[in-house]
Amino acid sequence: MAHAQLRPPTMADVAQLAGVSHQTVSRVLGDHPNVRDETRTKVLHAIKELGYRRNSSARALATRRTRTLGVVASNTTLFGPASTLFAIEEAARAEGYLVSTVSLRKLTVETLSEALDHLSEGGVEGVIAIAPQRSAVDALAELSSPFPVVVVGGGQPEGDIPSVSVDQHLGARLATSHLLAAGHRKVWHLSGPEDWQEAADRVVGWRATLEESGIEPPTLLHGDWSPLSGYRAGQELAGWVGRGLTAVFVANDQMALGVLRALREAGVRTPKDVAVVGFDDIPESEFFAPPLTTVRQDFSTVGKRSIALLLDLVEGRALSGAPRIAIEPQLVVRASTFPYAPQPEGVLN
Amino acid sequence: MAHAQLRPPTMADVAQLAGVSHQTVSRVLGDHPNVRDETRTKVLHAIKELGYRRNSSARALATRRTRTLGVVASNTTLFGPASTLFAIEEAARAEGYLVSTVSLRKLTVETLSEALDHLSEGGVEGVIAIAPQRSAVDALAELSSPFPVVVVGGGQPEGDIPSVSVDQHLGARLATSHLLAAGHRKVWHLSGPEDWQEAADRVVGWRATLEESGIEPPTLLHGDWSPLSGYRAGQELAGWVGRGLTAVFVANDQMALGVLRALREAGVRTPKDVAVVGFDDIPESEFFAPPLTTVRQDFSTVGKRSIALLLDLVEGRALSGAPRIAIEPQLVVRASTFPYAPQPEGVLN
DNA sequence: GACGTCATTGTGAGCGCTAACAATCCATGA
DNA sequence: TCATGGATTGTTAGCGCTCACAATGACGTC
Repeated sequence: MAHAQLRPPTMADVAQLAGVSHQTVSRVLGDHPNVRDETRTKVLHAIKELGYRRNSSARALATRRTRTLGVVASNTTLFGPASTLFAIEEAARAEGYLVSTVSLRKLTVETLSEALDHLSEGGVEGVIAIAPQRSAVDALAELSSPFPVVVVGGGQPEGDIPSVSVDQHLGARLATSHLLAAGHRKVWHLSGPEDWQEAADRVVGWRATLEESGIEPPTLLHGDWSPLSGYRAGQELAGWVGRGLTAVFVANDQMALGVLRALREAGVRTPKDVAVVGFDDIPESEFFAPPLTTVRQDFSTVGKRSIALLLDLVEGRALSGAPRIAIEPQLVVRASTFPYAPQPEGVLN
Repeated sequence: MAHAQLRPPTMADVAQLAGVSHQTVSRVLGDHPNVRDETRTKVLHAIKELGYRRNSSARALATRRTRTLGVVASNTTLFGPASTLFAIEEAARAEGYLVSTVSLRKLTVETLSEALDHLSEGGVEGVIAIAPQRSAVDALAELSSPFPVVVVGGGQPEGDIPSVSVDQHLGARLATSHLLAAGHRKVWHLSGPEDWQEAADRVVGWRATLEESGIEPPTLLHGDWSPLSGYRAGQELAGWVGRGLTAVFVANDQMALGVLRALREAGVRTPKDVAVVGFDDIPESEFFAPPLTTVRQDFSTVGKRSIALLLDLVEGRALSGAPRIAIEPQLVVRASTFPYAPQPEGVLN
């Protein structure tokens, strides 16, 4: 039974009640060997009796370890960042670390710098920055911090920042060659914002795949990831149907949703008239009209690998150079690229 | 220019370099009055020179304040929880607090208890639990913790836990009476999991609205929030078309997406044959086929209010009883309930 | 029976900061 | 001129914990 007290009990209180020294209490809590069972039991009893909890600040001060990691992210309501965040926290917790998050509306040098400051004030031992914009990665490179920083989701960045990301180039290849293999002569591309490294990498992969097949890449369209921007681009794309447009690779699923709607409203049938491929595999994609062929990014692996990498850095394990970890994406084929509609099955994550 | 050192510089180092006592350094950092400008300048110079950063653990130990709050959540990749989380972090940061998050796959007494322990080890001063399941709220009620806990998103819970949530009852009323006002004789309801307080509250609101109009509520269907479960329920609902079913109120947008698809596949037209209303207003709803009429929950306000409430508790401000804060939802009318399709406009958040 | 060895427990000194109080300086007015 | 008091700065004592080392006790060996 916990006793109500003004001051929470300290290790010394426990020690006194158990009739041992505070150091012995510390040993019991730290699972040290060389503590007699009888003593351990006495101490544990006293701990329970007082409702004692170790003071984390004192512990951190003495050990110089806070066991806290930081994450800086933006667009955390989007599926990708949210999934990554989730995996990061889960992996960190499994290693006994706490994760403090700063969610930014915009990633600029100023906001990033403030975020790192804020996390630093909180005593984090390392930070993962979910920074898909190239500008953010650049900003990070010039900001020096007293702890290690790992960049996630910034495609394959230049510079020497340790990073973890999905191989966007490969993803774009999968999407594009899938359409080519289905018999399309040309593949249009609706890209994300130019500043996003992922968007740029997907453009490169798309273009390379076409050129390797001796196909001249058609005009590139840009959106801002939102369904609305996809809708607008879709209206434009609809105008080219009948003039060679039969296949579109859209840089994310949300924009693909907008494209599908625009095409439908223009009387263009998917996939009969125009095939559409998305990117991300958000849980909804399977239920679009028609269900969307897309490229799945394994955000969970991204999260786990980035924590593993950050902990290598934090705990000072030897690493060769600035590690770059690339995760392979996967093509998921659904009805938006074939003229038949498979039934959905299985449970969504 | 920061000097590389083995040990990060301490306040004493700064004091020595500036030729003052460490206490004066502390005063400068703490923005105390009664420090001569000249002294302040000297100290600030020394701080910059050494690249000094205050040690948060030592500070926390001395002040007995960690300025860290915790959040326990589940389903953080869903729009609702993710939005709430974002608003919480932003509001907390504005007040100078750091936020540590624990994302759970399932909210049970065990996982919740472990999460609170983990956060407690991290020294949080208070916790917000995003706990939409009734069982989670109950678990929270029986778990005693050494810090204040605020529940978010659990509908209007019983018991005396401080809580913040959207008025689900009102939301369900808005949806249901909108359909009745449009001339429907009866309104079906696809609910969420029975264990979710929000789902239960929506059922109550739906049923009350019908009964007040002297309408006998039809059979209630249950899903699990996923598009897939909506799809399956939609197949069942399609079977009742022609037997009185003309309007469905679906408890979230994702399931509504599945319903729309099932209806479409069954040759049922929306909204001509069957009108559909969702709940949440996720960014994609506007681009469903057809665009979805839904009930918008202001998660941002939920986040802000919950931080304000938690800080009242943490900082010991007087509060009457166990505060219950209810936020009003809003109906957003789109094409799924009217036989015409307005163009999308404006920028999505 | 003295001694070395191992297991177990205790002691003392910080970790780097803030709070409370003490000391100093300087201008003011009697 | 000297007391008076506000502004400024310094001194000391913790905050609650872990680390390094010292002390104790039990046991077996020669």
